[in-house]
Amino acid sequence: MPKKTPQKPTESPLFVYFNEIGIIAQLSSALFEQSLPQGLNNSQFTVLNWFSRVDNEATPGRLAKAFQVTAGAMTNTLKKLDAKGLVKIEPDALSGRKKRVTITEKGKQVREQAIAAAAPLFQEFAEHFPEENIVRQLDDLQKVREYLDQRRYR
Amino acid sequence: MPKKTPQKPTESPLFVYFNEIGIIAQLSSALFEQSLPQGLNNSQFTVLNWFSRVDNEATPGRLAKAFQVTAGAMTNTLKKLDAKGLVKIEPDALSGRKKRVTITEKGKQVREQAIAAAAPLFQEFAEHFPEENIVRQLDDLQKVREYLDQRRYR
DNA sequence: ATTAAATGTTTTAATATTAAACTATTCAAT
DNA sequence: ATTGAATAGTTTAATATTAAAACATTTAAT
Repeated sequence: MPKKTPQKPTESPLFVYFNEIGIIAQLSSALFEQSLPQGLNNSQFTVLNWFSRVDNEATPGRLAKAFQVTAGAMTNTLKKLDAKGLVKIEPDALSGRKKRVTITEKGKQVREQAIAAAAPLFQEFAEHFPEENIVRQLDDLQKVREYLDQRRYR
Repeated sequence: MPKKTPQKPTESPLFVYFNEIGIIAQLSSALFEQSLPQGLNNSQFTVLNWFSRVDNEATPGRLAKAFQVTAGAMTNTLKKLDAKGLVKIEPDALSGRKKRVTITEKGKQVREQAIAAAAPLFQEFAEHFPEENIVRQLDDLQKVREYLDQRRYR
């Protein structure tokens, strides 16, 4: 009688799908983080990057919501950025509860550096995966992201 | 003169692509983790699940490699699973360095429970994203994952 | 047989994150 | 005007993870 091999029940495609996404997220963010300058980690970089994409000032709470982390986590991230002189944190003139966070000139420069440092990675990746392919995938992924994001507030 | 609005330079599609993937990974794993029984976290579940997909025994080191975490992290995860009676950790009969990890009957049951508990989530998701769509995306994602995984060992 | 290098695991110290407690301020209802 | 609830942010304690050190065992070279 043949030796019994471990069962490998066919996984649901959805299960595999989210699994693949999780692995890609892990590998790509590790890769990106390695290339960051100034001992920046991913969280810190995304905050710097936010200022160039979305708005030139923010409260800590707005940033916490934007990145879906706890307020405490954002306090910590902003402290680190502040210590490196990459953001400025001031009391809000209009409300004693709030604070006003802005990116410094140095912060802008470091963000540019970070993007420049990652360029070779993207370059290399782009050679294997043509832009039109990525853009097509992006379309599907955005739909999934939007759905999950909505669902979250039910 | 109109007020200057913040610059929003067009991001490279690749940058946006990996960003979307990161967000989906975060949202979906948070969702899945919430539904896990027995105070299991994602790392613990994936180890249990590994035993039903890949092999019925393993060394800690093999598991650490499989999930691309440090050996120390795996020591920690296995301790937690052991404390819950979901895996068994024994000395390896053939080598004094290695250990032999197996899933217990209870571990198998808890894995089944976990999958059952997540079924409604997948069900709901499947209503919005038909399987053929997911399978098509999966194909692309697997190529990307394989590329990144390979690249890692250069 | 001895010993240096490699391997497998655990431990330690540091960091990032979360949930919950806490403080301070503002808002809303009376 | 007072006060109870909501909001904004920080702090604290716990957990998961990493990098590095430590330890034990095995392998390889001589």
